[in-house]
Amino acid sequence: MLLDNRKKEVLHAIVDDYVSTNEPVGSKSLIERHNFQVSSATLRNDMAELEHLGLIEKPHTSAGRIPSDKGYREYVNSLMTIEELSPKEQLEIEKRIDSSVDEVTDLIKNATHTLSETTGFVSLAMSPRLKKSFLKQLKILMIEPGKALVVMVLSAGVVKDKVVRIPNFLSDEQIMKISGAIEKNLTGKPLDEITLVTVETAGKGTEVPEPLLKQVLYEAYAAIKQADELNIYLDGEHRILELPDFSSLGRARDLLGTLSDSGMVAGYVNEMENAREHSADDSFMIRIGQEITLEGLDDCSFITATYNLTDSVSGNIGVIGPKRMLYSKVISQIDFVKKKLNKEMQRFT
Amino acid sequence: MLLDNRKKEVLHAIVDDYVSTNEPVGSKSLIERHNFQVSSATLRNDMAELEHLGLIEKPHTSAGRIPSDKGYREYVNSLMTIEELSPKEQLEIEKRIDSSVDEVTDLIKNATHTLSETTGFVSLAMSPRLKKSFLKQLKILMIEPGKALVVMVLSAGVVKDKVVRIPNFLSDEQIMKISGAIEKNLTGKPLDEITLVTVETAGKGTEVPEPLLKQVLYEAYAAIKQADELNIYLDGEHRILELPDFSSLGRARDLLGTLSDSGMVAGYVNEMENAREHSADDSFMIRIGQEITLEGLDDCSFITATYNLTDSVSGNIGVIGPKRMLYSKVISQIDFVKKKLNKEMQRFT
DNA sequence: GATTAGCACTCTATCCCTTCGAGTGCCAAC
DNA sequence: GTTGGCACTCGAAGGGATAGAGTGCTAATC
Repeated sequence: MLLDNRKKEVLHAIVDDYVSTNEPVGSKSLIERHNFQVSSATLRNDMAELEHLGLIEKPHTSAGRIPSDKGYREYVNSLMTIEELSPKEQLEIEKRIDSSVDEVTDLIKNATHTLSETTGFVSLAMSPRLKKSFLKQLKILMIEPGKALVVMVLSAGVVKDKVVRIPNFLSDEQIMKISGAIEKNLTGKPLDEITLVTVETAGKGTEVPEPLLKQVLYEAYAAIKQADELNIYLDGEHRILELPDFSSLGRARDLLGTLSDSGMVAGYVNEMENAREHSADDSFMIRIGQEITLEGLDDCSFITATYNLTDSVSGNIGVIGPKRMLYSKVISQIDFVKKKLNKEMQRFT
Repeated sequence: MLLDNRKKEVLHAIVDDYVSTNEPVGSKSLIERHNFQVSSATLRNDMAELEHLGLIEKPHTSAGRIPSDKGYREYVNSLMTIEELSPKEQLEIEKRIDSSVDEVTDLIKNATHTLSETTGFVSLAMSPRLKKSFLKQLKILMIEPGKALVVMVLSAGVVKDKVVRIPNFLSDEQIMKISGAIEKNLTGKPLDEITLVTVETAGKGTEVPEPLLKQVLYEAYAAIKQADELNIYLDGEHRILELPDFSSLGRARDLLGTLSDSGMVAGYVNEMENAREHSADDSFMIRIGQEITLEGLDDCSFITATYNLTDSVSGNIGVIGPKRMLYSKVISQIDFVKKKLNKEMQRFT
């Protein structure tokens, strides 16, 4: 974007003022609040130019200007400077992310909740993408005739299990044989390389009658596939109603309606994540306003960072807030939570 | 409540009309809509009387009447007649509560979601109160040095587990010994009779050095206690914004804010449940308006029913909606969902 | 060519006023 | 106990009028 320095400053100032006041910014108040060494008429010319470039817009003829999606984008890409959190803010976050939990899932929920409280927006996290982690243990425990529990320990330090139905007639011993065979042959394999065929092959050689064996193997396969399913954790949805940006009820309703379909949101995060992998920029994903293809999020920005459970196993954590947000602050809050999360996760791997 | 027949009819009509129109009901429109064989002036006298009794009230001097909390209460207790759901509605619910799930938890979430979709309100369910169910199996699986998984099978057909930390030096064999001892001594005991002391006693006699043994026993105890912790499932919170009763944003915000603290809501349901156990009425709990002690629910009614996983293990399922609701319909919807849930649960026990 | 002062114009938000209508309470009559 | 009649009340809706913040444009100035 070809902008001379003053125009950059003007855009910067407009974004800052609009974010903090929630009122369209006029040329006069811009002069009052900032140390521009020119007159308001000059700024008006600059603003007309910025509007022509599509960076700012007028709600109506005689109002001040507000940043457009493109304006926020320019601000985020080129103008803003990330500010570090104060030690006090850092401490607050560290304190809230309770490190005494026993399971990764709880840690993630914890971080998500903290992020919502810290930013005042809706926060969300995706569970780790486990498809690159590999099986370390797999046990099938007989619960009662016809019912068993498949317990899997994954390389990322995660334990998953699933109750499955098995044929009634199977003995404890037979189950242990099957379980042992699967474990022996599949240990060390990344989850995304395990298919029904792999599992069936692994189960061969156990002296269990064919149809019974096949059903157990299928259930084991289903359990493994379930283990790498993605979950999404949302938190602080109610905070939307605290934001003046969503005081119109209609907008709040649309947004909450969309968020209530967590599967859809998860799908969108995945899409974003895949798009990111191909480009080589840093680990933040930022979508502003209409850039977001989910319904009802036109007035939102969607910012996520990538956390890592291990080198190859990662997930996302971030916020959905109004596009009129303090980007520099929010980004560093997410970044700090992410770092803390990464640190705490080391305990599990 | 001493009311002559016509006054009962008037109150009934006011509730019906107000529920369906969301407008204060005047004496004239009451005449128009119902077949009262008296004049509007007579109804005005009756209404003045009902107001004097605190059953209806005026939003302001020259408006019609709306039912008060007490009025709704009288309506629910004595006036309304429960209507059965139509076969079509029943079928719709039966279809939605997917019976192919493998875990009780999923079944409950499923029913909760269905209830929210059916009623259009916020729905909620409590997990089964497992403290009366007893231990059928308990296994401690070594995951890696220092980490184990406690798997418990309960009499109600529920499987619970918890990752716990154990001393690094313990061998597989030692763990199995401890696990076996606990299982042998505690099988058949209701969860609420298991204390740290019981577990420690159960673990005696295993040839494992004292401090190590003690830590494992403590962790096993913690796992058992976690197994009978109550969970709450909320669904459809966003539907609140669809209701005209909460179009004022402030009210919606308060309500959603309260609901976001699911622990508090769970505590309240528990309180209600305990109060119910002492009185001997039927299985519905209905709280209207100010009867609800949770903040921000003054304009709501809270209705729950009790489902049963086994004779002694039960939980709650119900809705939170505006107190201006079609009670007879909503109650039969909850009732039907509850029955369907009970039926499906038999598969698990 | 960039900057500035000045000015006419535009649009919204707010306040005030009026009107309308539904509803009430009360009284006197039935 | 019931009814018709009537004065009264209050909120909702609509219609100016006004104030204020902001704009674009022009002509003068640096």
